[in-house]
Amino acid sequence: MEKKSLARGLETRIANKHKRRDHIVACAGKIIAEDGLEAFTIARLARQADVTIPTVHNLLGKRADILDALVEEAMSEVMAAATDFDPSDTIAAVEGFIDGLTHLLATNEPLYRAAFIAGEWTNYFEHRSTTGIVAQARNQAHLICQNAVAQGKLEGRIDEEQIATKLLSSQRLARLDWMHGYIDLESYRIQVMTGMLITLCADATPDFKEELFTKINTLK
Amino acid sequence: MEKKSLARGLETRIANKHKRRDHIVACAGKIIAEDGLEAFTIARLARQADVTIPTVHNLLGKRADILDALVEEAMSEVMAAATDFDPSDTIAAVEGFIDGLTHLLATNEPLYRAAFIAGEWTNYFEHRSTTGIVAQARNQAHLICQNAVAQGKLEGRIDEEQIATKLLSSQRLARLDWMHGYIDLESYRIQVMTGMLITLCADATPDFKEELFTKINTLK
DNA sequence: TCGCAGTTTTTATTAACCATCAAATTTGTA
DNA sequence: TACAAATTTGATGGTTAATAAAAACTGCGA
Repeated sequence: MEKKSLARGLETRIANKHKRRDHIVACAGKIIAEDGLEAFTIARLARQADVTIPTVHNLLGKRADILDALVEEAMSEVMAAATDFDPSDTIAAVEGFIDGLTHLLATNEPLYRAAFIAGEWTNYFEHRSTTGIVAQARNQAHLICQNAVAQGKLEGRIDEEQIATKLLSSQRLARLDWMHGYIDLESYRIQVMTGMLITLCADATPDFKEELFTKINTLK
Repeated sequence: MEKKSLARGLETRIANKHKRRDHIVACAGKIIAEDGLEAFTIARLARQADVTIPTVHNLLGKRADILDALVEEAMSEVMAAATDFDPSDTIAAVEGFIDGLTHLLATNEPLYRAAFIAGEWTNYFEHRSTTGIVAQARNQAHLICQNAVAQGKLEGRIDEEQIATKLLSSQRLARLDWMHGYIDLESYRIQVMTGMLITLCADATPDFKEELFTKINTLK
């Protein structure tokens, strides 16, 4: 009954179309990962994917649309990996967040670097929307802060909102450095960790502060 | 004696050449400030400056060279404005730094925005060299930290190097947000200030911490 | 297996871009 | 004014993104 009114063969065609589309997006990631965004031209993409230029446009649209597709795909994985932690133990949460993230990035570092580069180019991370990866990350940071305050780890003298923002900032800036190739993945991890822990120090109660210092010193 | 061997009229010609060159660079800033880096094409620049395309290339070289010139010029002013403060009074130094900077930016906000955009594009801020604006800024941050430690304002439990780096980071990230147009100049000022003061909190002695909190609360 | 409707690919083409060169023009000076 | 040298420019070449219309192919029903 569900197929009756579909044009003949449409269903199969759509499935095939998606397969070809995904293949082209994968090729796009490969090119950017290998030779940078400058090298990513439609002609080269077509060559790599073994189709012609109009086919690329037909399946994926404009150049910017192709980058969007690449970013969207990678970021859905990133979002999943970076939200897999328990926010109740503050220090463990910070560590879990960054470990989950770097573990994913390590599975295909060039590809993810490419996706982040493309994302910066398309302004993917700067949307001030209430949805998307940025908002998601902000919620995560909030959650960690709220738990810390509730457990008496933070004194609450600094606006909890500001702490959360600064937690994110540590991540954001280190990510840019990694993306640009100035630091490797391990340095990225350490930079994010120390940045976040130092931020927490600013409002930590004495006991928690000791805990933070201890942790920071293991990261040198 | 100094003119004898110069070709006839060379001196005047060189001066004129510089004038025309500067005019074209100014036009480049105008275009980017108004319509973004995408809109900055050689053809449009030539039209705006009322010359032809080969003239632009003749006076300034390639597209990237033009951006370099724009960045170089703006950043020498930025550097001068952002180093005009007394590092001995920590809080006043932070305020003096950001006030000097934002005051300059306010004199021609679109132009400086354009220059920063171009600078990001040419990787001007990411050179890991020991000269240039980044190194200069790092020295400034160090100086402030060293003075604070010497005056017993910081406890010294966190590596002074790391504090300095995080002071810079606050500035860097807020600047990106301003550059992208997500926050205005006043928000930029506040964001940098609070970011830096919170960073100092992490390692502040109790008395100094009170001072910092007082200052932070005036910035809401 | 075959024919066909509709999808997909492609050849051909347009328009925009950066960049360069040799020829023509302009400039500042004596 | 006339000159030598610097400067500007018209013409051109080599990329690139993107599209339209024609050709080729695909998957299904008979």
